[in-house]
Amino acid sequence: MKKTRVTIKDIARELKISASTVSRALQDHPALKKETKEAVKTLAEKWNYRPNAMALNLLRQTSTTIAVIVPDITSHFFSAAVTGIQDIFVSSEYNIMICISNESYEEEALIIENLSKVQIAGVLVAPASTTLDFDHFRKLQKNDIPLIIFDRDCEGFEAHKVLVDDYSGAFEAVEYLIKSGCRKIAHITGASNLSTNNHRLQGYIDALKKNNIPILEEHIIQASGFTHEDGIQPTELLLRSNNIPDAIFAVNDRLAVSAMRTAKKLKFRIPEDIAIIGFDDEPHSSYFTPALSTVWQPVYSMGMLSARILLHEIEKEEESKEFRHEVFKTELVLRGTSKKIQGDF
Amino acid sequence: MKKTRVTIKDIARELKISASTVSRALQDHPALKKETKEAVKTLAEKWNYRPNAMALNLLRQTSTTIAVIVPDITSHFFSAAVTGIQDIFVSSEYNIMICISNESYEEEALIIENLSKVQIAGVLVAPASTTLDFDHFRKLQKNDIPLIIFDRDCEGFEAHKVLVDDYSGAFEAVEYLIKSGCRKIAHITGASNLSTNNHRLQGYIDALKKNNIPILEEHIIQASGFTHEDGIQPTELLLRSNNIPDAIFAVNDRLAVSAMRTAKKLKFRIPEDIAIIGFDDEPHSSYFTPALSTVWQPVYSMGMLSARILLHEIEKEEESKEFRHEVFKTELVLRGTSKKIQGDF
DNA sequence: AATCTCTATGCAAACGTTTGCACGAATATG
DNA sequence: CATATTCGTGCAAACGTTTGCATAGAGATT
Repeated sequence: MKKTRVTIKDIARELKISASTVSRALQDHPALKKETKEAVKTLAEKWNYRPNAMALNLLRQTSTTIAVIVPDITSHFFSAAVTGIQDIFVSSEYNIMICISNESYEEEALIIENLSKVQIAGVLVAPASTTLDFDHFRKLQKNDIPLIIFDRDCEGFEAHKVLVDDYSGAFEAVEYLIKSGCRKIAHITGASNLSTNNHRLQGYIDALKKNNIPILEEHIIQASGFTHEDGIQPTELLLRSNNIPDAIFAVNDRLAVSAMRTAKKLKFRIPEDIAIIGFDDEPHSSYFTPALSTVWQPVYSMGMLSARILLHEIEKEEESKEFRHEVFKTELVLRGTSKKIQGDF
Repeated sequence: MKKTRVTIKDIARELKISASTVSRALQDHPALKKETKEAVKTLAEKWNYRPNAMALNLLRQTSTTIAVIVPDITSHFFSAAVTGIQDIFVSSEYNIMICISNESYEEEALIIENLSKVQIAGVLVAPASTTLDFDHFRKLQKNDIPLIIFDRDCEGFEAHKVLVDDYSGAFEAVEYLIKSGCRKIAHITGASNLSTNNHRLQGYIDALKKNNIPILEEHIIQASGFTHEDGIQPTELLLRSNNIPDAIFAVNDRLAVSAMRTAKKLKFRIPEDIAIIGFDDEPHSSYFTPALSTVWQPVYSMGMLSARILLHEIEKEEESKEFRHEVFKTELVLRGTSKKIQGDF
């Protein structure tokens, strides 16, 4: 089964020289005479010699593996972020290892526990929605493994962070709904311990406050998950209540799409009877009828920046205690599920 | 910066015993007396000792890293397949490394070239659409690195393969369109060297043949890519021709969705004027209006099976020359973009 | 008292690579 | 001709771990 690879020793034996000479020849060491170098290089090429990364890493006490921990990769959000990360590391000597936590704190902690057995150079993590405790992250920091938190903030935990300005994104979206004439704006929110959800909720609340619109508890409904199915029940609740809203701001596109279909089913006209704005701008969101208005996030860039920061952390020499904190701006994308602002033209 | 980890030697020094004894104590070697074992284990626990995977792999001449090469992870298809793969390996000692080829043969070959520097235990690959040459895969096989090809077949290249019965999936879909009364069925296909596309095309052709419907070249249009945008032009071409089809079978959901929107824009009624069937059954496909009829593929299971076969290949002892060839069945999912079969009730 | 058998532990080699130091030979300088 | 310098190469250690073999000490048998 196992055919062993060509090693430096094999080349040395064949050429009747020492392993050190082979090693130096391959590195173009100036002290060697060129005939030796050439002989070595020719044979190395012919035998398809590849240095053993494990031996090197052992010697150097380093690793070239980066771990990326995400809650899920089937959502466009994280798969695009991972693509951004990958696109940075692909041209480096590092390899990325993707780990999926399935939005579970336990799995996330287990992943980190397993990672500590393997040598890793650094970790990028978008915490699971059920992660409330950060000791597993602290353990990494204590072992001097650079850690970058992205997308989802861990409040009260210090680390390098790359986030999106969810608050402003939500604020802008809700304020737009108000300007377009909506007065009873509901919000479908998600898991309450996720910073992204909370910031969007706060943006929603503050936009209403600023415009002197009362905040109604009955108009803030929490969906039980992130998928399409999870949007049906909250929407039905809203549209069958005795205080029917005239707009829904959903915490993500999937829930917004689901709200849209549910509203249609209940014979609401969109956006006349009920306007809808989502969050994420997934690639297919513009293909619904009407096309979904939503808040775009620079996911790919966020992935790239996170990766760049990690790379810098791994390679920097000086010890520094300062943590970077980067926040990306969102963009409101207006399409068919929101009304136009009156008299804007 | 670098705080070195606790090693077996550190423990040995502290306890004034040899490294071998520590190693044996941690493995519960029967020759050691229990006081020694306990002392070692207690200290190892206290100091949070973790074996150095690199040293072990170097010693054993093995690796616990599996590479997964996919053309793209932002599509639901591959992200779901990768999730299936991950779910198998997560409970094993292996870690997976995700590599993205961006549908490019060059990048794919480069990835394999880079992988050969790192020690890897095995490779799972869904070849890029531009991959016509398989020498990079052969190189892996020559080095005894187990290789599994999934989703996309490489005709003329022998390896373990886990595929989907695209032919039957397409055949069924087209035959359904015929049974529901369509007679002028067009097909939007994709890159012509992709086995999946070709098998779907062949399924389309054979379904027409079987039902004595002439195959019109003008009704087979190749989209230039896989994204939504790539579906617009082919659809316009079809619907503005002087031989307008009454159904479109698209090679994937994205193109189908795009065809749907384009048809709507041109005032066609769906499915009365033009029926549409896609391929993939992406999670949001049922949320369009009308909901998209499509062909479901067991992607997640395909990922899992591929991973299981690889695991078996890596761990098996005996050399065997036989390649496994697994084919999954698809399922036709009928929703709003296709007509009902007359008199079926 | 001499030999034998356990028991518990240590030694050293091995995995593949790099690199500081040393060394022999050839060449240059006095 | 003796010494110094340069050139090309090899030795050995190091990284962390495992494991076959050796061995020291204790107790048992003759």
